[in-house]
Amino acid sequence: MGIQERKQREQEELRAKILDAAREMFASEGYDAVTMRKIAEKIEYSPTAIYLHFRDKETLIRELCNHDFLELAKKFQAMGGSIEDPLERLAAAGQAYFEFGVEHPHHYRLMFMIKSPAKPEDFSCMRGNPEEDAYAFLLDAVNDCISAGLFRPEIADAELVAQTCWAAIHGVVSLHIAKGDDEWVEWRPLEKRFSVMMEAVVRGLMRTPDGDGG
Amino acid sequence: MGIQERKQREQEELRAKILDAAREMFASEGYDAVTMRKIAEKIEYSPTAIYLHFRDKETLIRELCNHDFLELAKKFQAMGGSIEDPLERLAAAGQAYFEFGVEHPHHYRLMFMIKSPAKPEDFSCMRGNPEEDAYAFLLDAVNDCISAGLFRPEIADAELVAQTCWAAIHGVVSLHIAKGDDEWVEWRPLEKRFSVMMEAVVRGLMRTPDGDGG
DNA sequence: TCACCCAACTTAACACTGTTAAGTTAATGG
DNA sequence: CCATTAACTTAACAGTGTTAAGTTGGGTGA
Repeated sequence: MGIQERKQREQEELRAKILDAAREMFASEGYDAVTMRKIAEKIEYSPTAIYLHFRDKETLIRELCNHDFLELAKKFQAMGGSIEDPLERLAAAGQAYFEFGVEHPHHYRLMFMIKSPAKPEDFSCMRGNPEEDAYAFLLDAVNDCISAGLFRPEIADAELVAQTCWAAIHGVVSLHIAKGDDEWVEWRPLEKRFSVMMEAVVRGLMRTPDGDGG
Repeated sequence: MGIQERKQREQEELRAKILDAAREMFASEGYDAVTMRKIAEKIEYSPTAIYLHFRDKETLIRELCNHDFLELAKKFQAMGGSIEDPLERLAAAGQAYFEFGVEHPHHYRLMFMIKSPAKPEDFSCMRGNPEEDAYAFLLDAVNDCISAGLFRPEIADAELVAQTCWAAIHGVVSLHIAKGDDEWVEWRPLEKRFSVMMEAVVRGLMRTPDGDGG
């Protein structure tokens, strides 16, 4: 049955070729700049050939980005996975998230700035597992902060806190992506906006102001 | 010259009709759902008639939203314009911004979640005037907070603080709009997410934790 | 070996989109 | 009353994502 295998291998190669072509265009120019016909031209197939491997454009691009959800989780793990101190781990997650967004604005846009019909079951990675789910990583860190008594007593709902931390950094990143070169505002350096946000939110949640001078 | 006047009046009426038709569709279904042909059908003109009043679709929809930038500034003024206490005024601005975003998600999306080529000179309202420029309103409140010595001494750059406050609330609003019904996350109530964010950021900026128990 | 078959792929088209060049029409000023 | 012209329409272009129908070439059973 070597023929079957070869055929399947060829299929997967073409599939990968499509994804590669799409990824390159998408990463540098965004969703609208990727057209089925341009992908087809690039891989030297007809546009319809793509539909033999992907249901539609949405699905194709979404697969690129689902892959990146896992990448994000890996980045969290790499930058903060081995940090014991929960607050430092939380900060590392924030830094990882920030860097990811700044480095991959188009992916970030599709992942976090656009309403998508994707359901959890569309994703391959394990939900709730901090090594594959960035949100779970964040939730873990927050939970550990609460358990360690670092936050004020009224700050006890880990989901709520995680969603707030996420929103804070997302605010900086998404505002940068959407309005970063808007001349209406005299933007301060992006890194400063990030660090001030990070500091303010953490300080706002903490039981005692840390006097060690950050 | 009564005829000239009548003609101009008729032009403006049609222009208004176009905007009204577009507004209704846009507010309820968003940018893509508004097509030139649908507008045309609604107002019982040909699609090309629209181009006699607007350069292109982008310009048309943009005009709707520019109008809303002024509305936002008015809302800031209405909800916080007469508040003396700068911190309360800042909180009122946050509340106004939050409500605006939740009530007009499509407008919000175009105003703050999409990269637009619009330049400051495209806008009719006065930049820097708190009564017409919501960002100026925010900046004013932050400046007054700093002058009143409410913030920690290292928190002295009003622009930086304003951009951080903006990003914080924008994070809550935009995450709600983009991922509000994403089942991956067990979302806490939107109002709670907003109030926790507001409290955390303000507390994080302030010199002394307010002990009056919010 | 050879006809058949079927899977992979292409061609051509559909139904949309925003936009524009060219043509029509009706009201106005002379 | 006629020529002009501004306002508007028709028809088309160049795109888009998507699909029904047709081609073709390699694998397979006889």
